[in-house]
Amino acid sequence: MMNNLTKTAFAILGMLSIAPMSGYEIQHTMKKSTSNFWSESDGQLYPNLTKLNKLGLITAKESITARAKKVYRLTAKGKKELQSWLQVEPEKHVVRNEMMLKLFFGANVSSKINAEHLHQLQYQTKVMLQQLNETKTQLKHEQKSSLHLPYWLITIQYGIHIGQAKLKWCEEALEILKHA
Amino acid sequence: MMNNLTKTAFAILGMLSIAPMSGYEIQHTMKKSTSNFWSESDGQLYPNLTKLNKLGLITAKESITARAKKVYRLTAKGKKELQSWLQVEPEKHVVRNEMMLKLFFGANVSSKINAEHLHQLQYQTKVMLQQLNETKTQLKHEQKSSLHLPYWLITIQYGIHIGQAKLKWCEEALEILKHA
DNA sequence: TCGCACATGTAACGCGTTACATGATTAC
DNA sequence: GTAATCATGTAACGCGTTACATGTGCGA
Repeated sequence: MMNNLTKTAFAILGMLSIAPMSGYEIQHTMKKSTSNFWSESDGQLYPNLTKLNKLGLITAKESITARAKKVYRLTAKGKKELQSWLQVEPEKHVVRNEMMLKLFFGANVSSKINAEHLHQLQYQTKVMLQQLNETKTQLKHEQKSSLHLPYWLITIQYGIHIGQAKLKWCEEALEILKHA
Repeated sequence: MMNNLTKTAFAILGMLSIAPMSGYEIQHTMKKSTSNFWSESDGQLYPNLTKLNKLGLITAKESITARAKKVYRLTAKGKKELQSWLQVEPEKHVVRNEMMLKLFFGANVSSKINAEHLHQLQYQTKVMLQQLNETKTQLKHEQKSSLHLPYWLITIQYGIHIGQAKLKWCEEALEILKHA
């Protein structure tokens, strides 16, 4: 297996395991589906598509539709590569959470400022939860018979659980700040 | 205010707002306290200490103890810089969670493989929760009268809430996998 | 006709990690 | 004496983002 593939490359292989897509469509699909835990920038995406094509893990086909676009498709070799990556235990990702860092040093400023940050997060989280619930309902209808459904639901549930935990924590933190 | 400071620089200023420390001590303190949401590598830390010193945000003092070390101290200017940064609403950090990405593409491999990843996370999370609870008890004793205590407890509670949510989610996900 | 969505790419830059490099002190 | 901890730094590299660059087709 190839060891020099980046995570971006595997993300692409994964997306193409769902359906053949153009670069633009991969971006769009990721934004709709994985943006809560994974995203790619154009600057990473397009060079990687070229690279994967050269390596024979995907094939490119110019579509003859109205707009010129290259539709990429996973090859058997590409699928194998993806599968072998999926078996490897995920690396524990190092998180850098600026919000937490600022709160950790919070004693240097007024509790009001810290509370404002928390309120912001509270709001953002509520919006995210709403979106996740909508997506969930939608998925259950549109992907009723898809093999992917259980896995996609699992990732959505993750977002929901984490979101709910954040909301609970925000309330608790605001309470602590009142007496700080 | 200086706009060219990296997050590493602010993390350093923050640590020095707690107490004067050497580079090594900053690393050590971070590992013990913020590693769940923030960490720095040597390659970032030492050059930034030099830079912050030149900018007059911190001062360096060679200690005359047994081991030669440079003890850095926050200047008034440095404290101001830190405070102004703390006021800025934290950027929403873009997360790249490899575990979630692998699960999202989980249909490409057996449910057994996906379950193994989940079990791993379950275990890691339990260990983390245990450590957090220990730290919490310890903190409450050792920092009883510290101004930092409420803020440090808030960040610990975050880890605990998130950890518990992960555990709940793991169980749910494993249940979904049984029927996948 | 004007703006948005579609569509693909490159270049420069910055951040962060890893590995390298070195050496003193302390505890066993 | 030897391993772990204390202690500080540099260099190379890779990844990822942002900005740049360009152009088409469709709908209001």
